[in-house]
Amino acid sequence: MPPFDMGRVRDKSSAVDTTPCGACPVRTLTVCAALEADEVRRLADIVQMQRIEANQTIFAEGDQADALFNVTSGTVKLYKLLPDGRRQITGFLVTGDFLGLAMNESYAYSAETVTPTSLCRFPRRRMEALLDEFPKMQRRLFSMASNELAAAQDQMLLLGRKTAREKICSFLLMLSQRQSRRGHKENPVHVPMSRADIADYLGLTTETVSRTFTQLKTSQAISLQEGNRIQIADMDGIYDMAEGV
Amino acid sequence: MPPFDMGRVRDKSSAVDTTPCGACPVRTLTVCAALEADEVRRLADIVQMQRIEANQTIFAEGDQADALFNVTSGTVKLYKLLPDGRRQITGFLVTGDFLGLAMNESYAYSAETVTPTSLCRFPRRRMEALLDEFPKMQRRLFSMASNELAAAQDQMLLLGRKTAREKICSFLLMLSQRQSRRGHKENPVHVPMSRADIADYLGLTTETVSRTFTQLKTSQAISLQEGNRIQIADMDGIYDMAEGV
DNA sequence: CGTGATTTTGATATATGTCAAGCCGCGTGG
DNA sequence: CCACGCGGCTTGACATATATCAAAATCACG
Repeated sequence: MPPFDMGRVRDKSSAVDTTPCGACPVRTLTVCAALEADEVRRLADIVQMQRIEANQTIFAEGDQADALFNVTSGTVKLYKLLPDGRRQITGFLVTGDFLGLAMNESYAYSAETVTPTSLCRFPRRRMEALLDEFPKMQRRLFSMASNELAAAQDQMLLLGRKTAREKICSFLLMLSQRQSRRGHKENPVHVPMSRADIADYLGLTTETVSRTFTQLKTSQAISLQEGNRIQIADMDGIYDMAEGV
Repeated sequence: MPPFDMGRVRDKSSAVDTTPCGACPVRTLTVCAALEADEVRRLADIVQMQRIEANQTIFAEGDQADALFNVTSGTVKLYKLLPDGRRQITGFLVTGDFLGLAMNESYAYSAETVTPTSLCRFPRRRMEALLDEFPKMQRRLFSMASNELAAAQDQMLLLGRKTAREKICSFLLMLSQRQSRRGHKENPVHVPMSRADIADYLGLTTETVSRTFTQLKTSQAISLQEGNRIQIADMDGIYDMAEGV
C-alpha cells in the first residue's frame, strides 16, 4: 500500500499559514506543542502526511528505521512476536501519539493500523538534525519518553500480577481516561480493536476476554452499545476491580 | 537509614583531579560518558555520594521526587504494588544504571537495594538546570530512556506471552548479557536476588521459580554454584528455550 | 550449633488456556 | 432482495500450567 500524499493543507481562516503543521488540529497534543512558529515551519518542511486504511502494516520489526511518525487520527497497534507466532501488543496509539520513541537502526516492534489512520511522517535523519537544533523539541520528546516509560511499568504490573478481570477493567479505564484527556467525554468508551487485539495486549486469549466482558455485562458493571462502544455503568466498581480492591 | 556521605574521592594517579566524578570508575558507563571535562565538573558540584546496605528503601512510590540517582555499585530493584500487596518488580539496576528516568513530581515506583549499593545522588532541580545548559546530557538521557523503553517492551512480551521456563531462561540470558556488556565474562551468571524477587520480576511464584531451576539443573542446562552463581552449561539450549524454539 | 529465613519438594486446587461448535453481522453476488 | 459464506464473537466442555497450601531441607548468621 503506497502512502497517499495528502499534500499541503490550506488553512481557510488564514492566508498566511499554508504549512500543513500550522493548520494541524492536533498540534497542541504532541511534540509540536512546545514549538515556536519558526520551529513548526521547519518541521513542516520535512513532514509528509499519509493516510492508511485499516489493518495495514506501517513497518515491521527489524525494518530499517528511517522514519518517525505522529498519529493525527485513527488507532495504531504496536506489537512484538515470538518465533512461533505468539504476539504481545505493547501499545495502542491514538491521535497525538508519537511513534518511534524507542528505536535503534531498526524498529524493535511492528506497527499496524487498527482503523483508517492519518500520519505525519518525519524522515529520521532530518528529524535528528532538527532535534540538535531545537533543544526544546528534544526536551519534549524526552518527557514523552518518560511518560511512555511510566505507562510501560503500569503495563508490567498488569501483565505480571493482575487477574483477567482486573486486566479488562484496567484496560477500559485506560481507554476512558485517554478519551477524557483528549477532550471527549469519558463514557461510553470507544473500543475499536478486536477481541484478539485486546487479548494480545492483556496477555489473555480471545475466549477469556469475551467471557470476562459477558461477566461484567451480566453483573451490570458495563453494557455493550452500538459501534464498538462500551458504557461503563458502575465507574467506581470498575475502578476498584481494576486494582483488585 | 541516613545516607552516609562518602565525601570527595581522591584520585591517586592525579593531583589535579579531585572531584568525585573525575575519578569515577564507572563514568564511561552512564550519563556522564558524553560529557566534557568542565561539564563533569559541574555535575560533580551537585552530586552527593552515598552508600546503602542491602534491603533498604531508597524511596517509595508516591514520595516527592526530589532526586535522581546513578548506581555506581551494587544492585537495586524497582517495583510497584497493588493494594493487596501483590508486587511487580519492573527492573533491576546495576552499576552504571540511572535511576529516575520516568518520573513526575512524585516517584511512580519504589526503589530498594538488593545488595550493598553505592549511589550518586543528584538533586532534581539542579539536575534539570544542568540539562537545560547541556543539551548533550539531555540527549544522552533521552537515548537511555529509549533503551529502557525497548527493554520494557521486551519485558511485556515476556510477562504476557512466555511460559515459566521461557521466562527463567530469558532472565538468565539478560543477566549474562548485561555482565558481558559491562566487561565481565558472560558465564557463570551472578544472581544476587532472592527467588521471591525473581518471581515478582517474572510474574511467577517463588515455588515455580524454584521448580523451574531444578528442572533446568536436572536437564543439565545449568548448574548452581557457590555464591549465588549459575553456570549456563548449554548456552544455545537456553537461548532457544528463552524464545520458545 | 541453634534459630529464623529462604529454598526446595510435594499434594492439591484453580484460573485460564485449548479445542470445538454455534451464532451473529455483514458484504457479495446471484 | 435474499441466500451464502466468511470472519469475528460467544459459549461450552475439558485440559493444564501454574498457584496455593503445607512441610521438609538447607542456608545464613549470631
